Amino acid sequence: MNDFAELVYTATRKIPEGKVCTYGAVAKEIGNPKAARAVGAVLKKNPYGIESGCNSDQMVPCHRVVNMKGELTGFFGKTDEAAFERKRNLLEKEGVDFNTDGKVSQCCIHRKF
DNA sequence: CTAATGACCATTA
DNA sequence: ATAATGGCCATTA
Repeated sequence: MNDFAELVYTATRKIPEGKVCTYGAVAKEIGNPKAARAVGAVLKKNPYGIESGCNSDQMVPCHRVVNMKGELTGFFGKTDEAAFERKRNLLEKEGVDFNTDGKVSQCCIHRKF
């Protein structure tokens, strides 16, 4: 575990339920506005996934992080349809609004912390 | 150590 | 409006 990853996890944990956030916003929050890509790399390897225990303090809601288009890009290192579906279900359950094209409604994207 | 990769983003065509 | 290009950063090979 390095400092950068720790920052990413900390920032991601701040995302409120029923909202989502972009990789870029997280990057900006941790002080590296250009590191959106690196943020994705960290979350991809996220050891504190929601499937590892939703009640844990160190849990990181990486499913609440999407790209700027509102797409779900990936879930637990998987980019297949099944993963997207699972992720989408989770978000809907938390109250996130989805468009007909399967993307997150822009209104639900939390850009500021 | 260097080179390639990716759950991104902003800028052009 | 969509499609392609370049840059960015940390991780991984």
